[in-house]
Amino acid sequence: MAVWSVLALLRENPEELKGHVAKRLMDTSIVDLAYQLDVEWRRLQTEINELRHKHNLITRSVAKASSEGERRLLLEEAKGLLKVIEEREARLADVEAKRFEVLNSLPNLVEDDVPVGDENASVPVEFWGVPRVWSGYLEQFRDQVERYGFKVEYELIDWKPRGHADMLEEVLMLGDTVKAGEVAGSRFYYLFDDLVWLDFALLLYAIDKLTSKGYTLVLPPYMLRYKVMRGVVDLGAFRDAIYKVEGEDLYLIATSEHSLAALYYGEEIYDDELPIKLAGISPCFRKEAGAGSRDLKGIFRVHQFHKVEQFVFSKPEDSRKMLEEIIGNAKEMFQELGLPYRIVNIASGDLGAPAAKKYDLEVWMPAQGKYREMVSASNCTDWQSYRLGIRMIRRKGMTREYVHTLNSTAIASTRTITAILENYQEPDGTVVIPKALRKYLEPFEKAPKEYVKPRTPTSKHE
RNA sequence: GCCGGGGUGGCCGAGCGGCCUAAGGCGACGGGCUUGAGACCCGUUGCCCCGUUAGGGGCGCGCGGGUUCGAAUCCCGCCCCCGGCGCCA
Repeated sequence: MAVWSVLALLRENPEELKGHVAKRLMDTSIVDLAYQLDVEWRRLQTEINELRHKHNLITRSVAKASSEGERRLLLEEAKGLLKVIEEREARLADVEAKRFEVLNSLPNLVEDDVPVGDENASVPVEFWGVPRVWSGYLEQFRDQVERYGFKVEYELIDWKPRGHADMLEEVLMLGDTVKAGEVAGSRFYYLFDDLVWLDFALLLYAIDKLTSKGYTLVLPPYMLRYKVMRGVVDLGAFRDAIYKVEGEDLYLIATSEHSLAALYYGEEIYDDELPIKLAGISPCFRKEAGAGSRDLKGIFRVHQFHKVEQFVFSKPEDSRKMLEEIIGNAKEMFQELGLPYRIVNIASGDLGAPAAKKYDLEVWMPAQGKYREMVSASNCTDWQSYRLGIRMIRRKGMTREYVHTLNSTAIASTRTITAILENYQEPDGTVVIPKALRKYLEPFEKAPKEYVKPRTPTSKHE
């Protein structure tokens, strides 16, 4: 019998569940509420089952009634019982709806090795690469490294790199967020020529990498029904991230993770078919409603971008290992792209409700003097699979459990472009193209191969 | 979008108001037989509730309502699939 781990803990040890919720800095009273509703739901169900049983016995005897009088008596009894059942059923429906809602607003459990606290409690666990650090940022660079007891070799530069937004619109002249803002709104963009080639080259690179590791390439739906979307994201995400199509029961995906998780909606997977590893490619649509004026310039935080995503359905006992695998794939890619990064173990208070543990890969941004998130890898254990009804059958014993799901960015195009624009910038504004991408540009006559050169401000774009 | 035909357990497939407690088959799992495999035989094979166990009960035939003492079966709405027509990158 498959039981969601959170529900199992709610029944066995609600106080321990409160501990998990508290780690997320959430109000723990929801656990008490969930507990009460679950108990009441079960009690009502037992009561109704007994009433229905009585009713069924009568109903079955109607056809066998020996006389018209006996028959009429039985019908009367059945009708009387129906009234009671109806009343109880109405109460059950009410309790059930509340229970469903409350259970579904419970966050996942938190893994033991997740640091506890708000976002400031997140801890870098690994640094890679030789960041280029402008002398003006040296102090804050050191702080972001040494505070956590790491020593990182760096290249000191005495010129300040231009920010990616300036590179787009003023130096390379290959982006136009002003016009996009006028016709679509802030956080939209037009990209041109070399940056478009770069976008596609990054995607191809990620696809090539993951498929060569055995991931199945998937082009998924870009919209999903409500009942599916609610299985993969929490309420906060619905509010802050998800666009709805007017007049339709359809929601734009914020990442192909959503459609990939839904690939086995309502299905059972035999344990010997696991793990199932997918590489999804899609545009991602995000409202960014909670972002305020953060990262308003440029294309770091936008309403729409392309992403290659890793998604894994895993046996429960393997999911920890799989999280290391998918963040490992991301590391490998950013190493080959030559972008210096750090891996951060995200603190409990900053985890989304679906995730039990999350690693971010943050790339050093020389013009901002900060490490910024490029990749996010989460182990959602059975949170999504419970809501989507995706179970695993163990051949041995034919027992059922919920599968575990994991997801990680491989490459998010626009963000990775911002990292390239800052990290591969020369003092004259030339951007060197990472060697790993060149083979994906080679076949195309007009695609840039080694550099993206600054343009003279005479023509807007050709 | 319109017209017609359909959706039954992991799969195939019967049933078309109460002998449905959903036949039968396949597959899977457990056991027997076997040196092993196959064949063969027996059992199990949806979800939920109560119960320590043994067991008991409820629900379930695409989804949601309705009619009825009783619905896979009748009625309504929706979703999806197949065929035809229309439209279309």
